[in-house]
Amino acid sequence: MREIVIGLVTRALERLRGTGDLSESLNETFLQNNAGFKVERPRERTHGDFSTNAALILARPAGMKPRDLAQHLLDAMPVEELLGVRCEIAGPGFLNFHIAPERLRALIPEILARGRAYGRSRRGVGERVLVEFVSANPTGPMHVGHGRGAVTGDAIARLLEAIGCTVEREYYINDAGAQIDVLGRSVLYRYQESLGRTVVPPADYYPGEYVIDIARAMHARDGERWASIPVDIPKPPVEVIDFAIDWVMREIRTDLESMDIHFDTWFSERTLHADGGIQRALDHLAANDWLHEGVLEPPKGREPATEEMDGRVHLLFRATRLGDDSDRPLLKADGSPTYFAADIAYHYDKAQRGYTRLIDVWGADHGGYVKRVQAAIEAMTGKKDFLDVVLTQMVNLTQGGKQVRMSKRAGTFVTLREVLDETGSDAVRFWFLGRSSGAGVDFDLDLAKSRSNDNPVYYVQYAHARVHAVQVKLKERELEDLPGDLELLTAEEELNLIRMLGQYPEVVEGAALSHEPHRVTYYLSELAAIFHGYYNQYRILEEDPALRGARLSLLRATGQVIANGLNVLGVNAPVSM
RNA sequence: GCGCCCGUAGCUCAAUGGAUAGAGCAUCGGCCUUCUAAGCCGGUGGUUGCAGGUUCGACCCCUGCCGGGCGCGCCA
Repeated sequence: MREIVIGLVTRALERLRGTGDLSESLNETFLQNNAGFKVERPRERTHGDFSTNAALILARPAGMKPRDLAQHLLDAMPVEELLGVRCEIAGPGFLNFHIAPERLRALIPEILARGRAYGRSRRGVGERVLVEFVSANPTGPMHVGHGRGAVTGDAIARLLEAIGCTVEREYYINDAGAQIDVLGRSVLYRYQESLGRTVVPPADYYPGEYVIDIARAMHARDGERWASIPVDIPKPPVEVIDFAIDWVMREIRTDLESMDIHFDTWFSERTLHADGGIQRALDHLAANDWLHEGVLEPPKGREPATEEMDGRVHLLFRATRLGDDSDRPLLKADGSPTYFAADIAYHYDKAQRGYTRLIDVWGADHGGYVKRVQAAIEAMTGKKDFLDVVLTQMVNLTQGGKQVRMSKRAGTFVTLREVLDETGSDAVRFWFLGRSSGAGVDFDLDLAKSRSNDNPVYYVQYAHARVHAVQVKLKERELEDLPGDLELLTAEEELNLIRMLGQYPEVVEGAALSHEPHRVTYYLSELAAIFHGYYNQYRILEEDPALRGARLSLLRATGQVIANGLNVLGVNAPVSM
């Protein structure tokens, strides 16, 4: 719908240009930034369905007063295409467009004809996007924070698919590094403990219950094979480590699948170490003078800069050239690559796979890491803004109004699994997507599992269920299901509902392009509210078949849009509740 | 000290540089013999943290403060 208006304004501008009514400077402006005008949805209903600021933007270069230019534009609009569109000058020089009821009503058959494809577009055709998300370390079960990253990444992927992008979902498994050895020692410790021994725990180990489960399972497989190796061994046996990683990853995969999240690729960090990927990436950087050796300044202002600031010489990446705060070390003291070095190699690998765009979804606690990775990608590819990093803020769990503390150490660790069992995937998804990713989420366990008015998930799902309940009723009463006469949809509530349905494609496109799924959540809540209001005031199953048919069509179109919107968020659209 | 995110109604949050800043919750008051009340209607509630700047126009962009969160070499 918006395209219609954009077309009108563009056509009018072109005509004005052609007739030479406007100064040269306007022509230049027009050519330079494609006029730069916007067509937007005014907040105020009386300002029409669409509004453009073209006359305001172009008044100065045209050497005219905004309202005068607006009048010129209005006069230059192609009358034949104005059918069903009323255009007027308002305020300081806005052009407001009012879509006539008959043109609004035409949306209903369009939505019904397009069905599940309504709201999808081809805007992103040709784009190949890789969305990397979750990537929770394979050292323990996922917690709710991972859950937020999971639904955010998946929703972004679904949105991009909806606008025609080719999308792949990828999970980066951090199966290398010191933490993995800690996991191995933790399992060995619990394993030997389960053999009835008194074992001194290793200096650092994961305290969670799940480690005991892994140990038991390993005992079932291996018997007493690992009974006598020291639990504080620096490098635990690879068989132990692999067993533990597989166990944890299986749990993670199960949790993700229960939220209907599926990855195309599970990328192992280890492979980068094993097949020389890290070395290749570093060589590539070195060849373009992005590496140097140097001593790092200790960070300023941190409390007593002490001990291990040894001032040794590091191999460094020149991140400061691209806006980072300091150059970043690539090798640890023992000569092994840092996590960052592996991540450089990982993103180098991604960059070479032919994507047009990379998206990473990270927890906000990794925010300080964004600049250096973006710098590395720019250094390797020459492309700025090739990677967009979406940071998701913390999730606060509350129950009975009190905060549920999450702490690995204290053992009050609430896993994603527990929350999913309590509330279900739909509640988790809708709730986590109900805020912009930059805002924290308070997840109220009681509310999320309640079947009450206050639960936003049910509010939208109920609207969808209502649509189907009416159709069930239609059959029960054995009423004729005729097309009806859409001309009878004249009530302001009906036209407003149609207007709302018409906005859906724009919402999807905006959410997809900005990587902001919460826009869809808000839209759906608003659509549901308008629908509930309409439903409460008007009867669908009227005696008059013409009116009944028309309202049924509107009802079905509404149900279709709600279903499509929920689907793009990965939330079910139940037909009864 | 530096970097990133944030500061909007009592609370939790929306608002692509546009016109009179919106929802939900809370609170107060109404609506079920009707297609599901898991719903609807109405009231109360704002100097968008502060001060400047950019422009026809700023919650949004820029600068400086104030307040909160996250992070800050050889953890991942």
